Amino acid sequence: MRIATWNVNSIGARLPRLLEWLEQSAPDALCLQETKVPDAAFPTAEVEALGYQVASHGDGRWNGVALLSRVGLSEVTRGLTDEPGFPDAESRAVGATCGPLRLWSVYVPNGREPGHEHYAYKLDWLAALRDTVAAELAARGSGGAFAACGDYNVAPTDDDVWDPAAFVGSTHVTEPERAALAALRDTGLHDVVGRPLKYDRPFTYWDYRAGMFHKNMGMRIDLVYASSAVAEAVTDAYVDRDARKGKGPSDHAPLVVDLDLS
DNA sequence: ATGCCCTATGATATAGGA
Repeated sequence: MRIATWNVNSIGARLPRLLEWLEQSAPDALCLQETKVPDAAFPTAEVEALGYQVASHGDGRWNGVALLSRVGLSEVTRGLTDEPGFPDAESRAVGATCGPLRLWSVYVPNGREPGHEHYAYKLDWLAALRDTVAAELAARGSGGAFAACGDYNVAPTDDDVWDPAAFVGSTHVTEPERAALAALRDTGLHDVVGRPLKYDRPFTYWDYRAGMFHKNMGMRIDLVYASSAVAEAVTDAYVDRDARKGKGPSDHAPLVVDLDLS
């Protein structure tokens, strides 16, 4: 089974690239973030034409997540348990059962800057994610196949940014954000790190500006957090940096994970 | 070459991204 996660930075702007990528990479299930489209306007027909079912959770011009699956899609859950808002709840998490796997697509708030209200919101949101994941894992038992994939907007270690000195005082690298990720892992999840395909580190995001991609000045912020059963079933994982090239790319690349789930 | 910011919106500026 092949799963993937990709922040597409607008499914409307990215639809040609998304459809091309689905045909080439053929994931069984795909987690999308920043779809930036209300559910009613999601390009469901185009995706269904390629054999995928869709669970979208979007409400306007910002945020928006979705799950695509060609191995079944049921028990859809939109939003976290007791999800905090800014000030109202946003469209940042959707879960569903896709074949043998319970899968969530998550888009963690940016935080804007340490000390900002949005930063506190980010930490609150990560705590709600931890609680929701803990309940999902408890409901399925210790051997359950579960993964929470998405744009976490946190680089887990200094090795996950191109230059730690460039991030001093910024979000994405602070101790509280990293502690929130660690607390999430402590529920029983493992960080499935992809092969970078080129260079030494598997960055998943490069700013559009100043040729950052071409200089490999990136960050690893798109993560697959997998239960033990899923982590042990990984046969390959890679960052598809080819999807960051060419005309009209997202600023994020997909992270692809192959699993041998019995 | 991968090639030097992008997206959506009551839009001719603005907010948000990370």
